[in-house]
Amino acid sequence: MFRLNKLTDYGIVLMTSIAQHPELQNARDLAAASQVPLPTVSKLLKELSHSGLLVSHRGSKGGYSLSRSPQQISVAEIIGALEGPIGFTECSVVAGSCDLEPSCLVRRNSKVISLALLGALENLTLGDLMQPMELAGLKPRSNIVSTINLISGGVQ
Amino acid sequence: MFRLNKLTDYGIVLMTSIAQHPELQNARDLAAASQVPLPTVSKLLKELSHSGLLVSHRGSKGGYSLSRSPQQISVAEIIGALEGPIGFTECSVVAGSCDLEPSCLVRRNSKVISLALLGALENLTLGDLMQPMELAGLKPRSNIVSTINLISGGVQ
DNA sequence: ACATACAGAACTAAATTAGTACTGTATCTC
DNA sequence: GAGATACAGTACTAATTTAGTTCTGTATGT
Repeated sequence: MFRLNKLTDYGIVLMTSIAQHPELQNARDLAAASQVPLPTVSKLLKELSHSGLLVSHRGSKGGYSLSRSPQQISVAEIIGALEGPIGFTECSVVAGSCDLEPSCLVRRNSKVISLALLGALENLTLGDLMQPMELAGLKPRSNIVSTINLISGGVQ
Repeated sequence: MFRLNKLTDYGIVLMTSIAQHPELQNARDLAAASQVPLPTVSKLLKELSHSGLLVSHRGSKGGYSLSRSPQQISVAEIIGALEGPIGFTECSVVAGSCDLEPSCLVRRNSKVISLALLGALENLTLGDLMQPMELAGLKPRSNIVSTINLISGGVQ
């Protein structure tokens, strides 16, 4: 299934939960609120903190808070922090990961799709996730595809 | 890493390869052309055939061909055939897969993002992959996000 | 001083992915 | 119609990744 890891999903839930409370929150409370096991929450918060998305405070009354406003933290950053680079295929992210790179006809296009996907997730922020979203009517060839043109006959 | 499985990637390469040759192609030739091991190619072609994207022909001079024109086969279908449903998170695809569904604040939005992602990949076809694509300048809040509006204050 | 809470590292178990092997059946060629 | 070719189907194994745990250490507020 083409989807995020469970842990990354938890991470997004945790980040949203932190964003919704102005005060510092510790791992135990976040675990209770999210229903995710404490050791797992702890591990995720450490990783998010290590990536600079959260600021940690030790000691009693310690906890975590966002390093920036929710509007300035993209979903792409959260994903990047917890499961590494975003891409459509491995070869479009990790150079040299595939033996047939030179001859592969699809690789160049995979890279284009990856960039479109990344761009979309960079424009989606934690601030967006905090409010209910809705899907506008999908026009044919909209979305990712709208940002991709065919070189031959494309609109440029 | 948020990306397709290797096998799905191979599958897309194989489908593109088949699309580029009008005549029937057998598993052995496709394996040679793609550099993917024959047993793996064989398995993938079976799955794609089973999902109705390829038509198979037995016997000597047999092989596989596309069941429809490349313009009528979406990348979403290929992914769906090889790794199941497309989604952003598991809970937005498989109902009841998460214990905290009722209380989760993010789930509804995950579903919206999933639909946007799915819509984008449904509009991207094998025909597109056969030609070199290029990325148009990414405008702020374009792509997936452009199809999502915030209920409060959204453009509707 | 002491309890609290994060930091870091190492480890285990479960699940998924990737790849293989083998038997069966349809079909074309000669 | 005999035989080679090539797909169909199933079951299996190995490798990798993901998920979750445990333990020791260190900073900080009361």
